[in-house]
Amino acid sequence: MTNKTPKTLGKDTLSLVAERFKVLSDPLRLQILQELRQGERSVNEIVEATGAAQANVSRHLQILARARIVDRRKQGLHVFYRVADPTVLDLCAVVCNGLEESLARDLDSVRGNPDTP
Amino acid sequence: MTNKTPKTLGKDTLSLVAERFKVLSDPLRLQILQELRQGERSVNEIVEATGAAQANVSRHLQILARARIVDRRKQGLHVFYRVADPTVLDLCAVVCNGLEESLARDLDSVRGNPDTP
DNA sequence: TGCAAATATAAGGATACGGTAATTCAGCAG
DNA sequence: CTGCTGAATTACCGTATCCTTATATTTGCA
Repeated sequence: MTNKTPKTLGKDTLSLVAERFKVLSDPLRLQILQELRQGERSVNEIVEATGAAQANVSRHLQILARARIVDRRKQGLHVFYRVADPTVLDLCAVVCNGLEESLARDLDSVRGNPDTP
Repeated sequence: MTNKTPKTLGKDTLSLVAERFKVLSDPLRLQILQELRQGERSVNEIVEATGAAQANVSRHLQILARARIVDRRKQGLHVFYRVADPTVLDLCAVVCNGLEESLARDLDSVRGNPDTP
């Protein structure tokens, strides 16, 4: 039932898409997501894993939560976060692969490989 | 040969990924890409299609070009741009579908559908 | 040569963003 | 109730981003 045909989007929709990309456009947020990809984590665990300041981690977690990309679960003193929207991991993977290919091309061209202009 | 196993990325790599997302995090740039999705376009055509100022369009095109997302071809007075990295279109499509589903869920929950909390 | 059109660049101001430090809030132990 | 720990919030600063206006550059043509 999902529409596969590429249609033209209105400016408001494009703004929503842009906003989603913007949430993913921060290295620390990506690092947090990468950590959460391995499973649920408390704020403290994320702080230790990333090496970032607690306030900073908390703020970025709020941003991710408001975007519905992560979910929170409170248990006693700790708050646990987990990935709520797995599609963002796919997005990162796609970008990563593209990056890898691009760098490989650059490397080839540096080496003087004529097949990759 | 491409590694399908999700590995842990370094901070520098995450910065590159974040940078790529940042390029896609602007509505006007997405609008431009959407226009270019239909084929090669001159700057003027893009200006008319988007309704944005010429200087603004030009600046955003530079940003997209520097990110290797679009390519330019000069012909006489005109400069034609085209999508150089089709994967960004996939990214947009993924976000779009996710957005659509999310909104559909919200709509259901507003309607009181108990299956979609 | 000189003008006009298409594109790019520069400078300016408003806004948003990210990081840090300090404060506050919530839950648990004594 | 008091004190302690984990987490969230606030205030502040420096920087980056975006848009607009104005100017520069390039190219085609009279």
